[in-house]
Amino acid sequence: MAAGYKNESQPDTNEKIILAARTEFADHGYDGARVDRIAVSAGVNKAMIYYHFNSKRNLYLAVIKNHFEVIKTYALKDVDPETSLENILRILASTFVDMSSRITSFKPIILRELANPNREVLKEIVAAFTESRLPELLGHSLSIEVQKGNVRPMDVRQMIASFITMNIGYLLLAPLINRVLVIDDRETFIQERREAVVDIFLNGIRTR
Amino acid sequence: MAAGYKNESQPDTNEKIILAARTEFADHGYDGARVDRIAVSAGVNKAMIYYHFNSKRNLYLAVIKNHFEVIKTYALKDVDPETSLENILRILASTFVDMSSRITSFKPIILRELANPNREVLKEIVAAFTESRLPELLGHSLSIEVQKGNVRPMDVRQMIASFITMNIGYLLLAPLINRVLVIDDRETFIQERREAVVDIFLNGIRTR
DNA sequence: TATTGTTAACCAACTGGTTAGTTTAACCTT
DNA sequence: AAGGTTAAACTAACCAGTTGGTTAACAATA
Repeated sequence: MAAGYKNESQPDTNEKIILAARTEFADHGYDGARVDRIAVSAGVNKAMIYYHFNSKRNLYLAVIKNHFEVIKTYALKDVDPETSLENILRILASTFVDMSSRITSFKPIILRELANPNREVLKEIVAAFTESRLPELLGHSLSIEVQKGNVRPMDVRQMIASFITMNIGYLLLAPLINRVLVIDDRETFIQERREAVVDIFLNGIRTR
Repeated sequence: MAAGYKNESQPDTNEKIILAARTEFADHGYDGARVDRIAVSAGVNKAMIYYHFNSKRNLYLAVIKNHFEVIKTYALKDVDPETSLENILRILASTFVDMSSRITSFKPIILRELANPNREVLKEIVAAFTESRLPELLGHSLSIEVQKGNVRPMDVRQMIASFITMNIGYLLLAPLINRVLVIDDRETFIQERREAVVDIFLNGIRTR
């Protein structure tokens, strides 16, 4: 009766646990998450969690590390650094939108982590950003355009902060904004958003 | 010996509890918050918390309700609806910045609430936004400028979403952005941000 | 003026359920 | 033989909520 023993090998206990833990932590937060529940939904004995991860905290960190590896898969590695600013912006906007729908269970984890920034985890997030070379790429392109006179002289960090928040900020605040602005067709709105943010931002910084 | 009974009326147990609870919930989240700890830091017996609020959940909701009343104090009620769009934007940007520094303990609570949107609480937040007449005022002003031909025709909701996220998004994501963009003097950056967001947004939507 | 009753505010100590983490003894596969 | 796995029982701490009472203030009664 007991579910097959045998190392039939794949689904890989380790991964099953991380997957179950991810949704548990996303749904309930660290303190609200229950190790027993993770064990059940992973179809694994609780002892296995401690065998593989030693502690709840450790499992939590493993979930986060694992997720960043996933994220790096969708990263913007192969953006031609010589491409136009407009192209970079378009790619970024699309990447944010695409990513957000693929990492739904990560969003709540990040939001909670932002609530009480924890050195360890924050470092990981910052590293992911840095490794993506997004700020570097964007900052570089913006500086050049300023020199060329195509973009008005202005603190480049303010520009980057604006573009990032227009994108990520919406993805995080969506449940709120969608209600306040009475947005019914969220899918359409988010798709149109890709063009809107590039449009507004680009015109916002361009020389008139 | 026992600390004076008598209704010597002020410090008001009720308020002391809410104040202590606010920081406890902000620091640890709902599940991480400890009623015992709230009692100690409020300098009150735990039973009093149940006497006054019945349950942890109830206390949590009381903290949120109380905070919205505080927020409405700083609200934008007296913005002249006939003032220019630029003025409205300036006022909004300033209000967001000012507010954020006064409601520090509310920020983490909101972030966590966004992580797992809860009907009851979300409704409260949306109501606060609506009551502030911010979206209405901004939407109205934008529509008029579009009609006048001063602002390019575009989904007004996309514009509002952009402006709100540039402002609130930054305040929420600050711990992250400040590190990614290596912003040392945060105070200066946030002050300069008030002008930057209005500048970028306004130019972004204006007819060329 | 004492006496009694009532009530809101308060408290120390307890209860009972929960939970992270452990242990044991066995089983399976390589 | 070893590493992965299971079910189940266990523990020690923890924690939301309760209990059974105390205290001060006030008002009605006598």
